[in-house]
Amino acid sequence: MRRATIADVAREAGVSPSTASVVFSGKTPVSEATRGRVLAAAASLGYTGPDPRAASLRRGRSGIVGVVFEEYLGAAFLDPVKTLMMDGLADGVAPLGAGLLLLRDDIAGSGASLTTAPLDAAVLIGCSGHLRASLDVVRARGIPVVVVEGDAGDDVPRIGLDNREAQRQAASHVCTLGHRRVAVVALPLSGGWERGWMPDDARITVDVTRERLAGAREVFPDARVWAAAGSFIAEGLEAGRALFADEAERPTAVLAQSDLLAAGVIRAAEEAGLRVPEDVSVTGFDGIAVDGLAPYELTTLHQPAAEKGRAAGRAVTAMIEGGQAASIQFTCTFREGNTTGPPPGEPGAAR
Amino acid sequence: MRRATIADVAREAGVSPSTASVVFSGKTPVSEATRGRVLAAAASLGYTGPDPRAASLRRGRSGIVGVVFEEYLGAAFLDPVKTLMMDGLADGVAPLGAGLLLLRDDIAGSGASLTTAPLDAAVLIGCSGHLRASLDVVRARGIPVVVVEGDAGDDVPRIGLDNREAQRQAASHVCTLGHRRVAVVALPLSGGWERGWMPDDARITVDVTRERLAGAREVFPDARVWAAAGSFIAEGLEAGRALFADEAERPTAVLAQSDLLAAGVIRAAEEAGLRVPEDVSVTGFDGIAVDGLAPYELTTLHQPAAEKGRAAGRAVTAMIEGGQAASIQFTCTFREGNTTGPPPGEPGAAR
DNA sequence: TTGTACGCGTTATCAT
DNA sequence: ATGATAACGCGTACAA
Repeated sequence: MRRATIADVAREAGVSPSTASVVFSGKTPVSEATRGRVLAAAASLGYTGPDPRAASLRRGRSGIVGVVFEEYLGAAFLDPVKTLMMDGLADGVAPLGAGLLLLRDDIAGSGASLTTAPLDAAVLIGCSGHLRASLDVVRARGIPVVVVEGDAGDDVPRIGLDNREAQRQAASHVCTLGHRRVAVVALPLSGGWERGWMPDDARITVDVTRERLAGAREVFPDARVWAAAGSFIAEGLEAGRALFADEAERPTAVLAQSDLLAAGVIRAAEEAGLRVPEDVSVTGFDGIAVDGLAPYELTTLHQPAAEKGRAAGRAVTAMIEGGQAASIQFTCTFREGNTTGPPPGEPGAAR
Repeated sequence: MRRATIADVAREAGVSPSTASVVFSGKTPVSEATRGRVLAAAASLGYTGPDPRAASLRRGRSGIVGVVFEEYLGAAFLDPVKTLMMDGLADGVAPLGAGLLLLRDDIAGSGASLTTAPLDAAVLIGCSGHLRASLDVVRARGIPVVVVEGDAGDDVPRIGLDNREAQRQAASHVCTLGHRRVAVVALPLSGGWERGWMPDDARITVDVTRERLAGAREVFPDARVWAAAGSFIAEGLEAGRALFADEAERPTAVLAQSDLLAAGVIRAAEEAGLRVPEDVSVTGFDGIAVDGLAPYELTTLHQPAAEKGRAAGRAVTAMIEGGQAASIQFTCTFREGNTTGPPPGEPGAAR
């Protein structure tokens, strides 16, 4: 037995389909009498309102904004920065009344993906590797799109961060303290899960990683770089073990590209019997609160993650409503904690 | 100028619409030659594949699973338990290839809501207050639904947790230590944002809150209860201040219904000059890692949050594919930390 | 392998 | 305030 449609309801109520439609949409005034008849008919037929699929076909809007992550979806929830950004994004699209559809930038996605999901707009988180391809897909479909933390060309509004300049500040801070042997623990270089010493800057396809590294390189052109496979404490730990393994090459300062990585590096230092910051200084990036790191307070760069999300939400809202959205650049704030200090052997280094 | 449709492509390629459709869906073999012609035509017209809205109307599937939260959406991302659950849920629906649509159980939602979103299935987080109404909506629409942490009647598959028994365990632990004056800091009683001393258990509409309280009551029938307005450290702090304000009534142990609340209570204790656990014992619930709580390790109940999500995902997957899904009950694990001990004045209490 | 014909459930538009 | 009509863009059974 078929589900009742609005046509059935209309027939039952003795009105035209359009009238019945109007009763549900409320777009046009309807007399109390007919309204009552239609509602009664609906109730008696078990009709619960317009089918969203049909309505969205007709209207050309689905009320859904896609949020596209480069990585495994679960990972997005484990990263506090992404979490905060989503928080802001939910805020930002609220005026639209739209829902957020979590999508993965999956090349062979069998189900709801960028190509098959009914989106009114899309927000790409990052813009590298696959995401570049996703972007093409979305733009070909003519869907308004905003990119957070990535460069997608001039005609795509971009919510950015001064990654390079911010990381340069941290490096500069460390340099001023007197450090010369400095290592970088980088975020993933590409969409993959490779991990290890980075032989060559050129292989970086992830914008954030590249930008932050460039900032570090402005101060320490020859810093060794260990690439992590993700922004996790465990990855930082592994990186730290590698950094501290060889006593001769041991850095006196480590610039980690995320707070979670930094937390792991600190743990590795403890493991290796090194004190922070007396024996080794560590800086982070993001300015999130890292669990269980007390009594350390990371020297880090605080980024307005939630604000970024809100801005992205506002941008897509504007575009959906036919307007233009401008790119916005956010700025990090340097925050000195207690994880950086003069290098060992130079207690009186400049402050 | 209109966007090209599959009919335009077919005309351009000199084939019938159905043939063109088949080229994109791949449901039926097509000769290489026509296939090539169709693709070429599509390219020349800027056609990028079937419109998802139309396709989903026709197919009756959207590839979207709704996840309905009771609260402000942003809050969902700030709660580690929800976050972990989403993580598992993303996993659980992966075989379906479906996207997760974040929805808020909003009574007057203007946009994408339970009533207007094109869902193949829904997962309700909790089942109380509004959610009860949401459930009716969803079921009336005939959408498969699974409830996490809530009772929705026997015919709705439920992913549950032994909240009552688990909380009883914690209470029992505290009782065994010798505590008699015990207070409970509860999660919200209802969807609202009320906060304060709870006069009457009957007003609780949130299942989790009620169940956990019932478990505590099995051991301490007369415990005073402070209801928090949410699961946040700040709320726990406020609760703790209230609990410790009156010296005469001051509890020697506090059973908090979440780890975040417990963390706040501990802070309040420190504020009040009380030592944990020497002057006051505190237990949590959830078993998440709470930021900045070191050197404390909460005595708490660890719940398999991610597993719950995964199970929910598997359940909706089964239902969408026409099968049945059974309810599953998960179990918490008691974990003793260093935030509980004998009450003051009874150093030799039983262990 | 290809084409025909129809239905999916609404809603916008315009006339009454 | 109500109704008739025409899309909206596609999938699929069935016939050729």
